[in-house]
Amino acid sequence: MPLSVTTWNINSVRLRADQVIRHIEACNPDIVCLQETKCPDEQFPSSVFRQRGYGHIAVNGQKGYHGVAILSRIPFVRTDVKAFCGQNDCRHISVRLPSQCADLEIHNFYVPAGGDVPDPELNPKFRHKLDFLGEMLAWTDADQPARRNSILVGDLNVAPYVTDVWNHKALLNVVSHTPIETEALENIRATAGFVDAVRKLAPEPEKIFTWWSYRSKDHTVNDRGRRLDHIWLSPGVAAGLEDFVISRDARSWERPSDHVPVTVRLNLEAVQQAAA
DNA sequence: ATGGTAGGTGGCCTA
Repeated sequence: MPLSVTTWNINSVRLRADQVIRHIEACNPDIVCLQETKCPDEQFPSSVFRQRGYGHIAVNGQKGYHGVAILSRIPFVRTDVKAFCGQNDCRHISVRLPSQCADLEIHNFYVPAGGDVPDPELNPKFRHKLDFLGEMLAWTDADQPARRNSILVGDLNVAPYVTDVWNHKALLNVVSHTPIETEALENIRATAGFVDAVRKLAPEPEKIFTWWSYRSKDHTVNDRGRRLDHIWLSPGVAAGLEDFVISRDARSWERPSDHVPVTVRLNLEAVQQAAA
Protein backbone atom coordinates (compact mmCIF):
# COMPACT_ATOMS: atom_id res chain seq x y z
CA MET A 1 0.00 0.00 0.00
CA PRO A 2 1.51 3.34 -1.05
CA LEU A 3 1.24 6.47 1.08
CA SER A 4 2.39 9.92 0.00
CA VAL A 5 2.85 12.97 2.18
CA THR A 6 3.41 16.58 1.08
CA THR A 7 4.75 19.44 3.18
CA TRP A 8 4.28 23.01 1.94
CA ASN A 9 4.59 26.47 3.43
CA ILE A 10 1.64 28.00 1.61
CA ASN A 11 1.95 31.60 2.91
CA SER A 12 -1.79 32.18 3.34
CA VAL A 13 -4.07 29.22 2.69
CA ARG A 14 -7.04 31.43 1.84
CA LEU A 15 -5.11 33.26 -0.87
CA ARG A 16 -3.71 30.07 -2.33
CA ALA A 17 -6.33 27.35 -1.75
CA ASP A 18 -6.53 27.03 -5.55
CA GLN A 19 -2.79 26.32 -5.66
CA VAL A 20 -3.15 23.62 -3.02
CA ILE A 21 -5.77 22.03 -5.27
CA ARG A 22 -3.51 22.38 -8.29
CA HIS A 23 -0.76 20.59 -6.38
CA ILE A 24 -3.18 17.90 -5.23
CA GLU A 25 -4.27 17.27 -8.80
CA ALA A 26 -0.69 17.13 -10.08
CA CYS A 27 0.85 15.11 -7.26
CA ASN A 28 -2.04 13.17 -5.71
CA PRO A 29 -0.73 13.06 -2.12
CA ASP A 30 -2.71 11.22 0.55
CA ILE A 31 -1.76 13.77 3.18
CA VAL A 32 -0.86 17.46 2.88
CA CYS A 33 0.85 19.32 5.73
CA LEU A 34 0.62 23.10 5.43
CA GLN A 35 2.45 25.86 7.26
CA GLU A 36 1.89 29.62 7.43
CA THR A 37 -1.82 29.22 6.83
CA LYS A 38 -2.34 32.70 8.38
CA CYS A 39 -5.92 31.79 9.05
CA PRO A 40 -8.10 31.44 12.15
CA ASP A 41 -9.58 27.94 12.43
CA GLU A 42 -13.13 29.10 11.79
CA GLN A 43 -12.07 30.66 8.48
CA PHE A 44 -10.06 27.69 7.20
CA PRO A 45 -11.31 26.76 3.69
CA SER A 46 -12.05 23.13 4.67
CA SER A 47 -14.94 22.61 2.26
CA VAL A 48 -12.88 23.04 -0.91
CA PHE A 49 -10.46 20.38 0.33
CA ARG A 50 -13.23 18.05 1.50
CA GLN A 51 -14.76 18.27 -1.97
CA ARG A 52 -11.44 17.03 -3.37
CA GLY A 53 -11.42 13.99 -1.13
CA TYR A 54 -9.57 15.28 1.91
CA GLY A 55 -12.32 14.58 4.38
CA HIS A 56 -10.10 14.63 7.46
CA ILE A 57 -8.67 18.00 8.37
CA ALA A 58 -6.80 19.14 11.47
CA VAL A 59 -6.09 22.84 11.91
CA ASN A 60 -4.14 24.91 14.41
CA GLY A 61 -4.43 28.47 13.20
CA GLN A 62 -4.47 32.03 14.45
CA LYS A 63 -5.16 35.45 13.01
CA GLY A 64 -2.51 36.93 10.76
CA TYR A 65 0.56 34.87 11.58
CA HIS A 66 1.89 31.31 11.55
CA GLY A 67 -0.69 28.50 11.52
CA VAL A 68 -0.42 24.83 10.52
CA ALA A 69 -2.87 22.29 9.12
CA ILE A 70 -3.06 18.67 7.99
CA LEU A 71 -5.35 17.55 5.15
CA SER A 72 -5.85 13.80 4.87
CA ARG A 73 -7.70 11.30 2.73
CA ILE A 74 -7.14 8.76 5.47
CA PRO A 75 -8.97 9.09 8.77
CA PHE A 76 -6.65 9.96 11.62
CA VAL A 77 -7.42 8.53 15.00
CA ARG A 78 -5.90 11.22 17.16
CA THR A 79 -4.69 14.80 16.93
CA ASP A 80 -2.39 16.67 19.21
CA VAL A 81 -1.00 20.21 19.40
CA LYS A 82 2.09 21.32 21.28
CA ALA A 83 2.96 24.80 22.48
CA PHE A 84 6.56 25.96 22.48
CA CYS A 85 8.47 28.67 24.30
CA GLY A 86 5.52 29.49 26.54
CA GLN A 87 3.77 31.18 23.62
CA ASN A 88 0.43 30.63 21.97
CA ASP A 89 1.94 30.67 18.45
CA CYS A 90 0.40 27.99 16.23
CA ARG A 91 3.51 26.16 15.11
CA HIS A 92 2.76 22.46 15.57
CA ILE A 93 0.03 19.95 14.92
CA SER A 94 0.17 16.19 14.76
CA VAL A 95 -2.10 13.31 13.83
CA ARG A 96 -1.89 9.54 14.17
CA LEU A 97 -3.14 7.24 11.42
CA PRO A 98 -4.93 3.93 12.07
CA SER A 99 -3.23 0.55 12.38
CA GLN A 100 -3.74 -0.25 8.68
CA CYS A 101 -1.36 2.66 8.12
CA ALA A 102 1.22 1.37 10.59
CA ASP A 103 -0.08 3.67 13.37
CA LEU A 104 1.93 6.33 11.58
CA GLU A 105 2.36 9.55 13.55
CA ILE A 106 2.76 12.78 11.57
CA HIS A 107 4.20 15.91 13.18
CA ASN A 108 3.89 19.16 11.24
CA PHE A 109 6.16 22.02 12.39
CA TYR A 110 6.65 25.66 11.56
CA VAL A 111 9.90 26.76 13.20
CA PRO A 112 10.33 30.52 13.80
CA ALA A 113 12.24 32.24 10.99
CA GLY A 114 14.47 34.12 13.42
CA GLY A 115 14.62 37.65 12.02
CA ASP A 116 17.64 39.15 10.30
CA VAL A 117 20.45 39.51 12.85
CA PRO A 118 22.03 36.16 13.84
CA ASP A 119 22.79 37.19 17.42
CA PRO A 120 20.50 36.06 20.25
CA GLU A 121 21.68 38.95 22.45
CA LEU A 122 20.67 41.58 19.90
CA ASN A 123 17.72 39.90 18.24
CA PRO A 124 14.87 38.41 20.31
CA LYS A 125 13.51 36.61 17.24
CA PHE A 126 16.78 34.72 16.85
CA ARG A 127 16.73 33.95 20.57
CA HIS A 128 13.20 32.59 20.12
CA LYS A 129 14.29 30.41 17.19
CA LEU A 130 17.17 28.90 19.18
CA ASP A 131 14.90 28.37 22.19
CA PHE A 132 12.32 26.71 19.95
CA LEU A 133 14.95 24.32 18.54
CA GLY A 134 16.05 23.62 22.11
CA GLU A 135 12.49 22.70 23.07
CA MET A 136 12.18 20.47 20.00
CA LEU A 137 15.25 18.60 21.21
CA ALA A 138 13.81 18.31 24.72
CA TRP A 139 10.56 16.99 23.25
CA THR A 140 12.29 14.33 21.13
CA ASP A 141 14.37 13.33 24.17
CA ALA A 142 11.27 12.96 26.33
CA ASP A 143 8.80 11.55 23.80
CA GLN A 144 11.12 9.52 21.54
CA PRO A 145 8.89 9.81 18.45
CA ALA A 146 11.43 8.08 16.18
CA ARG A 147 11.09 4.89 18.22
CA ARG A 148 7.57 4.66 16.80
CA ASN A 149 6.50 4.86 13.17
CA SER A 150 6.63 8.61 12.71
CA ILE A 151 7.24 11.42 10.25
CA LEU A 152 8.31 14.92 11.17
CA VAL A 153 7.76 17.48 8.42
CA GLY A 154 7.60 21.18 7.99
CA ASP A 155 9.18 24.51 7.35
CA LEU A 156 12.07 24.12 9.77
CA ASN A 157 13.60 27.41 8.56
CA VAL A 158 17.11 25.96 8.63
CA ALA A 159 19.16 24.81 5.62
CA PRO A 160 21.46 22.38 7.43
CA TYR A 161 24.01 21.22 4.85
CA VAL A 162 26.54 22.87 2.56
CA THR A 163 24.58 22.11 -0.60
CA ASP A 164 21.27 23.09 0.98
CA VAL A 165 22.07 26.68 0.01
CA TRP A 166 23.18 28.34 -3.20
CA ASN A 167 26.44 29.58 -1.64
CA HIS A 168 27.60 28.10 1.64
CA LYS A 169 30.31 30.66 2.43
CA ALA A 170 28.12 33.61 1.54
CA LEU A 171 25.37 32.40 3.88
CA LEU A 172 27.40 31.34 6.92
CA ASN A 173 26.35 34.51 8.72
CA VAL A 174 22.84 34.61 7.30
CA VAL A 175 19.95 33.44 9.48
CA SER A 176 18.88 29.91 8.39
CA HIS A 177 22.44 28.73 7.66
CA THR A 178 24.54 29.89 10.65
CA PRO A 179 26.50 27.12 12.40
CA ILE A 180 24.54 27.51 15.64
CA GLU A 181 21.29 26.78 13.77
CA THR A 182 22.56 24.06 11.45
CA GLU A 183 24.23 22.27 14.36
CA ALA A 184 21.09 22.57 16.48
CA LEU A 185 18.88 21.13 13.75
CA GLU A 186 21.30 18.32 12.94
CA ASN A 187 21.58 17.52 16.63
CA ILE A 188 17.79 17.19 16.93
CA ARG A 189 17.54 14.96 13.86
CA ALA A 190 20.49 12.72 14.70
CA THR A 191 19.83 12.47 18.45
CA ALA A 192 16.19 11.65 17.87
CA GLY A 193 17.15 9.09 15.24
CA PHE A 194 15.26 10.50 12.26
CA VAL A 195 16.35 9.98 8.65
CA ASP A 196 16.41 12.99 6.31
CA ALA A 197 14.27 11.52 3.52
CA VAL A 198 15.43 13.77 0.70
CA ARG A 199 19.11 13.43 1.56
CA LYS A 200 18.80 9.66 1.85
CA LEU A 201 17.83 9.53 -1.81
CA ALA A 202 19.77 12.57 -3.07
CA PRO A 203 22.92 12.89 -0.94
CA GLU A 204 25.24 15.84 -1.01
CA PRO A 205 26.77 17.42 -3.00
CA GLU A 206 23.56 17.64 -5.06
CA LYS A 207 22.09 21.09 -4.52
CA ILE A 208 18.47 20.92 -3.40
CA PHE A 209 16.30 23.95 -2.65
CA THR A 210 12.69 24.36 -1.53
CA TRP A 211 12.55 28.14 -1.03
CA TRP A 212 13.50 31.19 -3.04
CA SER A 213 13.17 34.72 -1.66
CA TYR A 214 10.46 37.03 -2.91
CA ARG A 215 13.06 39.77 -2.81
CA SER A 216 14.44 39.20 -6.24
CA LYS A 217 12.88 39.98 -9.58
CA ASP A 218 13.45 36.51 -11.01
CA HIS A 219 14.16 33.62 -8.65
CA THR A 220 15.53 31.49 -11.50
CA VAL A 221 18.39 33.93 -12.13
CA ASN A 222 21.42 32.40 -10.35
CA ASP A 223 19.02 29.98 -8.56
CA ARG A 224 19.65 31.52 -5.16
CA GLY A 225 17.58 29.08 -3.12
CA ARG A 226 17.73 27.30 0.21
CA ARG A 227 16.40 23.95 1.50
CA LEU A 228 14.25 25.03 4.44
CA ASP A 229 11.47 22.43 4.18
CA HIS A 230 12.14 18.93 5.43
CA ILE A 231 10.69 15.45 5.79
CA TRP A 232 12.24 13.32 8.51
CA LEU A 233 11.37 9.63 8.87
CA SER A 234 11.77 7.25 11.79
CA PRO A 235 14.00 4.30 10.79
CA GLY A 236 11.09 1.90 10.31
CA VAL A 237 9.32 4.39 8.04
CA ALA A 238 12.56 5.09 6.16
CA ALA A 239 12.62 1.40 5.27
CA GLY A 240 9.57 2.09 3.13
CA LEU A 241 10.84 5.25 1.44
CA GLU A 242 10.40 4.98 -2.34
CA ASP A 243 10.96 8.45 -3.76
CA PHE A 244 10.56 12.17 -3.29
CA VAL A 245 9.45 15.12 -5.40
CA ILE A 246 10.37 18.80 -5.06
CA SER A 247 7.62 20.58 -7.00
CA ARG A 248 9.86 23.38 -8.22
CA ASP A 249 7.45 24.51 -10.90
CA ALA A 250 5.09 25.81 -8.19
CA ARG A 251 7.53 28.67 -7.57
CA SER A 252 6.77 29.92 -11.10
CA TRP A 253 2.98 29.82 -10.78
CA GLU A 254 1.15 33.13 -10.72
CA ARG A 255 1.30 34.76 -7.26
CA PRO A 256 3.32 31.89 -5.79
CA SER A 257 4.30 31.02 -2.27
CA ASP A 258 8.02 31.52 -1.74
CA HIS A 259 8.22 27.81 -0.75
CA VAL A 260 7.43 24.81 -2.98
CA PRO A 261 5.83 21.47 -2.04
CA VAL A 262 8.06 18.59 -0.94
CA THR A 263 6.53 15.12 -1.19
CA VAL A 264 7.64 11.61 -0.24
CA ARG A 265 6.11 8.35 -1.34
CA LEU A 266 6.23 5.44 1.08
CA ASN A 267 5.53 1.74 0.78
CA LEU A 268 3.60 0.92 3.95
CA GLU A 269 4.08 -2.83 3.56
CA ALA A 270 7.82 -2.31 3.81
CA VAL A 271 7.21 -0.13 6.89
CA GLN A 272 5.11 -2.85 8.51
CA GLN A 273 7.76 -5.48 7.70
CA ALA A 274 10.48 -3.33 9.21
CA ALA A 275 8.44 -3.14 12.41
CA ALA A 276 7.82 -6.90 12.50
C1' DA B 1 25.86 47.44 5.48
C1' DT B 2 21.65 47.68 2.67
C1' DG B 3 17.55 46.84 0.04
C1' DG B 4 14.83 44.13 -2.37
C1' DT B 5 8.98 41.70 -2.25
C1' DA B 6 4.93 39.56 -0.21
C1' DG B 7 0.71 38.78 3.01
C1' DG B 8 -2.40 40.20 6.65
C1' DT B 9 -3.71 43.80 9.06
C1' DG B 10 -5.61 48.26 10.35
C1' DG B 11 -2.67 52.60 10.64
C1' DC B 12 3.06 48.13 10.91
C1' DC B 13 3.99 43.46 11.87
C1' DT B 14 6.52 39.06 10.15
C1' DA B 15 8.74 36.62 6.63
